[in-house]
This record gives sequence, C-alpha cells and structure tokens, in this order.
Amino acid sequence: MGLDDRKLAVLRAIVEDYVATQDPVGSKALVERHQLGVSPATVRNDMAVLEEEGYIRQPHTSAGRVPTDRGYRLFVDRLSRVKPLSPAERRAIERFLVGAVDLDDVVHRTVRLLAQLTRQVAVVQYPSLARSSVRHLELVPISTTRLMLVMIADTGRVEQRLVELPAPVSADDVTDLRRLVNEKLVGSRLSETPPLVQALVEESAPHLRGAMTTLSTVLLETLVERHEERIALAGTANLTRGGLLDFQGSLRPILEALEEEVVMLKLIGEAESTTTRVLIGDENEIDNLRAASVVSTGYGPGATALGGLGVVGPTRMDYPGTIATVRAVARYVGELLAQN
Amino acid sequence: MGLDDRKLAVLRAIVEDYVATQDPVGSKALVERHQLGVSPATVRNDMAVLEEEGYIRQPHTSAGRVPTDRGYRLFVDRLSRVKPLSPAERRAIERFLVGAVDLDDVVHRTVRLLAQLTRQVAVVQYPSLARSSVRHLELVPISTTRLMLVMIADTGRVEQRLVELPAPVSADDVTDLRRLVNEKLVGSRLSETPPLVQALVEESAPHLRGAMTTLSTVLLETLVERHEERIALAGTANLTRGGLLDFQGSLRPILEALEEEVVMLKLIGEAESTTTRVLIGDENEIDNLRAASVVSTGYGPGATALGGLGVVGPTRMDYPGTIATVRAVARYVGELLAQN
DNA sequence: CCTGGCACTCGACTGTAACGAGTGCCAGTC
DNA sequence: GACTGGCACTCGTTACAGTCGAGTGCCAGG
Repeated sequence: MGLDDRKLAVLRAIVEDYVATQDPVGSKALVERHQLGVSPATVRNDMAVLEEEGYIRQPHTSAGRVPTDRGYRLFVDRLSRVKPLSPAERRAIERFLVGAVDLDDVVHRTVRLLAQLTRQVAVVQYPSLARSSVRHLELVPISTTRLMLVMIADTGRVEQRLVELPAPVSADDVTDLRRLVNEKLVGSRLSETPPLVQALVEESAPHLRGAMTTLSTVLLETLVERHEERIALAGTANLTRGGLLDFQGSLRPILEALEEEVVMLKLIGEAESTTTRVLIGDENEIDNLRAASVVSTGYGPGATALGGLGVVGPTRMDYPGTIATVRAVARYVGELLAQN
Repeated sequence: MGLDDRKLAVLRAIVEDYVATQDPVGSKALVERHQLGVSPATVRNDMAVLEEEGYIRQPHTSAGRVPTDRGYRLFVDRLSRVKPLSPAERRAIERFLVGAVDLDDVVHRTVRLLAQLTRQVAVVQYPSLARSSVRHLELVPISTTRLMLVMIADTGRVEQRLVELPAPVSADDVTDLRRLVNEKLVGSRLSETPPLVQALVEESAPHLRGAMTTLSTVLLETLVERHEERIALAGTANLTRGGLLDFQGSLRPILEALEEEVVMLKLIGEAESTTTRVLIGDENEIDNLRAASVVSTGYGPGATALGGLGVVGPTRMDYPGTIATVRAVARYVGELLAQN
C-alpha cells in the first residue's frame, strides 16, 4: 500500500503519456519527459510496485507499462484536477448553442457540440418527461371518433398520440374535455399525474364518461407508463480514431450498445442530480462497454436534473479535459432550458 | 462488347459466389459450384474478356476475380431477379409494425426492422413536411408575448416552434389568430402555403397585424424554408460484419457520412416516386460513400412518396435480397401511414 | 470454339536471424 | 535505507529467404 508521492507522480506521468501517445511508456522515456528528479532505475522500482498493486501492467514482457482500469480510477480520483476550458472552447459552446429554435434543435446542437469538443461519441438524453410538468394539453378532432392528443411540457418537449374514442363526440364535447384536462393537469409534474388522471373520469359529465375513460388511459400511457425517453447520438465516427488499438479491434460491441436506447438511457439517464459520473472500463455494468469509459452528468436548471448527457470513449481518454467539457456543456444547456 | 449468354452466366456466378464467400473466385471453383457445362480453361477465357470490359478485376496476379462496380451494375440491371420474400420475412414485417402508437414509433420500428432484415445500416426519412398537408395549427399562449405554435400534419407529424410576439396579445386575440390561420391553411399542402401565408397578414384585423406578421414569418420558416427533414438510423453495428474487408479497412468515412443528416436526406429523400434506386460504389456522389452501395426507395400511400428509406452497405451485398426487402418494407409502411 | 496441359506469377505462410526497447536484479554509493 | 549505474535477459518487431499453392495466360490439339 506504500504509495508515496513519487509513485503517484509516476502513475500520473504514465497515464498522461499513454493517453497522449498511445504507446506503452517505459522508464527511460518517462524521466526524459517529466522532471521526476530520479533515474530510470528508480522509476523501474516504483513501476514494479505499481504493477504489483494493479495500477499498471505490461502488455508483454519487453514493453513499457500501460495503466489498468484501476490505474485510471486512481488517476481520476486523486491525481487530476479538472482542466479549465480554454476561451476558444467557451466561445465554441456559446456560438453553437445560441440560435437554437426548438428543443429538437437544442438537443441536436448539443450532442454535436459535445462530440466535436471531446472528439468522442456524445449522448444526450431529451429532458425527461417524468421530471417535466405539463404546460398545455391540446385535443384536435380528426373525426368524430378520433382525437389527436398533444401534450406540451414546460421543457418544450411535445408528445402526441392518437385517441380512438368509443363513441362519437361533438365539437362542444371536445371543448369540454379540453378544458377539463387542462384545468386538472396543467402545472403538475408528470410523475404526479396518475391520481389526477384517475379523478378526471369521476369529475366529468355523464355523457363524457366514456370518452374521458379512454382519454385518461391514453394520458396515463403517454405521460407516465410509456418511458418514451429519447436520446440523441453523435460522433460515432470518432470511435475510429486511434486505429483499432482501442476497443481491442472491434467496434461492434460498442456500436451495438450505443444503438440500444434502453441501455443508453440507463447509463446516461440515471443521474438525478447534476454531479458528474465517470465509469472506467470494467466498472461498467454493460458488457459491451467493458472496453470503454463513460463520462456523464445530469443537466438542468439548478441542481435537479432534467436529463443526462455524456460521452463514451476508450478507457485511454483525456479524463480531465473530457470531464471539464461535459460539465461545461451540461451547465450551458441547463441555463438555456431554464430560459424557456 | 461480345457478351454472350455464357459470359453473362459467368459474371453472375462470380457475383453470387463472391457475395456469399467474400473470397475472390477462381475458374476452377466456379465450374465446381455452378453447372456451366464447360471447363475451367474456357471460363478463364471468358473471365479475361469480362476483365477487359471492366466488369471484374484481379486483386493481385495470382488471385481469383472480384466484381467491379460496373460488374455489380450489370448484375443488378440484367442478371438478377428480385427475390420473393420468405414467409418468415413477411411475418416479421407485419409483426414488427403492428402496434406502433405514433409516428415516431412507426419510424423507429421501421428502421430497426430494415436493419435487422437486411443486416445492414438502415435509414428512414420521416414523412416529408413539404409533401404533407396541414391538419391543424394550434397556438398555445405561454405568456402575453410568447406563443407556442404547434403544427400537426396529416401524416401524424408534429412540429412546434416558439413565437416571440412584438407586443402583448389577449386571450381573445390568440383565439382570433388561431381561427384565422386554421381557416386559411388547413388542408393545403405545405409546399403550397407561402402565398396563403402572405395573404394572412392582409386579412387580419388591424390590431393583429403586428402579431400576425411575426407569426407568418415563423410559419414560413417552420413549414417551408426550414427543411427540417429528419431521419432515423439503425444497424451501424452491421458495418463491422465481414471484418474490415469491406470498406477497405476504415469505417470512418461511412460513419461520418451517415451522421450528416443533410447528406443522408439528399441520398434517401430525393425519391419523388416509389421506384427503387440502387447506387453502387463509385456511382455515389458522396465521396465518403464511394466504397458503399445504397438501395433506396420512396414510400407512401399510392405512388407518391412521402419520404424515402433505404439501406447502406458494402458494394459486396446481396442485391436481389436487399432490394426485395427494402421494397416490401416501404410498401408496408406506406399502407400503415395511409390508414391514419 | 472448346479443352487439357504447362510454365509462370505472386501472395501467404514459415523459419531464422538481427535488433532494440525495456525490464529485473545486484552491487556500489551517498 | 534510498538511489544509481551496469548488465544480462526477455521478447516483440522487422527483414529476409525459401516454400507452397491457387490461379492465371497461352498454346497446341481435338
């Protein structure tokens, strides 16, 4: 356990060099590139200890050392400070996000920005419905027995569903239904709506009971049960950077995982608050991502998260830089959404 | 130009074998696997001619032959019949598409289905706005100077935009505005709306002119100018099938192209009718897709296309099967949308 | 016009040797 | 006791030569 300061410095140097060059790093190269003030031989001894403790390993006997997942973990937890963003990056973020016209646009711009800045695969969850509240419900008559239900959330998200009514309704009926659902539901959080929706049926006029019953079913499905949480993805081409060295030769598992919205949502969307999470290699619960790292955070106005965003990349990534960028983008997006 | 029947048969055999095995195919293997009724030597002579004409080539001197883009083209145009779908595939399509609850759902299911059946990357364009007509326009007051404009198209597509008004409006004003835009625009094709939108301002009451002016600007942006055509993508992991042999080693250009929505739209969305297009390798206008082939078609009720869908894969693909699947899926989706 | 035979080409694979980066260990020094 | 220089050792990488075999082009004969 004796990890004195110099051994930690050696580990830090190894991580930094390896991330930068992609080559296993040897003792000689280390002392040349960093002011450690000791000889290669000493560094070798330190390396031996670090290897015994499981922080680094040798790909083969006559090669340099490479950090293990555990090594990266220690590096992230204790050896790195979050890099401040460069002014250029700040400008890029601002420039990219102003001028977004609607929620879709915001999300798309965000995910592309994040991919571009981190040079990795970016994932952005749409603001979660469960954590939004209802701004307005609209009922559009399609025919006498069909309505289009449109729900507008305070985050700007819009959901629609077709409702097949059991019996024809008049235009006045639709107006009544519309007024009633809006009176009862507008302003409440979607996660709190189920009891309110239940009550709707009882409070409606007798001749509307049938219509309201089906309507409330659809409402429940749309608003609550159906976890129609969506995500946007960008930068998959970045997976091909660094040849096939990362991800041990096959992008397949990574690409597969990225396409599974459910999986990604679990990964990115779990954040309840706006703290940053870093999952390194094996720490990942998803088998397909065992060769990758995930940096994610929640975003939203204040400290509550409306949704999550993050990046997926090789374990060999620039953690300080990536963490800084992910946080900064999340903060900007949070502010942007708060303005609506 | 003397391509007699046997030479064509040889070309067909080469394409089929190469697609199946991924190995360059030699004269001996050919006569063994196909009943050509001639000796390897004869086949070799035919091959020499086919090579001279540019339909096949040798990767290296002592290897078998591989079809060129031109060879595939001839194969597709003259040597293959579209395979009928297997009953299993038909069932899969039906099973996959019933139960879709809204447009998003339809598109997502379709793209995943297509990716799964063809084992390639699938692309589906959302029903084009320009070719839809307006079913309903809704104005939701957010504050006295802000409206949420929601447009519902007959395809089920919903678009929303925030409108910042130059001056406050009352609830009655909003009602008037809503009535007016719906009266004038509902039922017309989006591509025909510009003159109608122009007229809106003149026909509105004096005190609404200002509001209507900004509203009409946003309408034009949303409905027409902004080609906010969207696409859905699935099956990128399929690019990794066949090792790195296809796409000459790097998926990067392909992945990059796939992420450029504008590019993909141009590719997939150009279809005005429901005919099938096949672009093979070099025929592709997009440089990044020069190593790939694209099979696409329009879909929609009847012969007019609401949007396009297709797949992107290696030039070495099963064209007859892929074409059949793409067409079948497009037909089903067209029917499905017609039901709404 | 087709066929069998034959010489030829050239990539894939194998084995060997030289090279060198990097290590572990040890004796010596401060 | 901690650090250092030196040295033997390991082992992957590269280069080179040789063999093998799939596949070809060509030609003489049917």
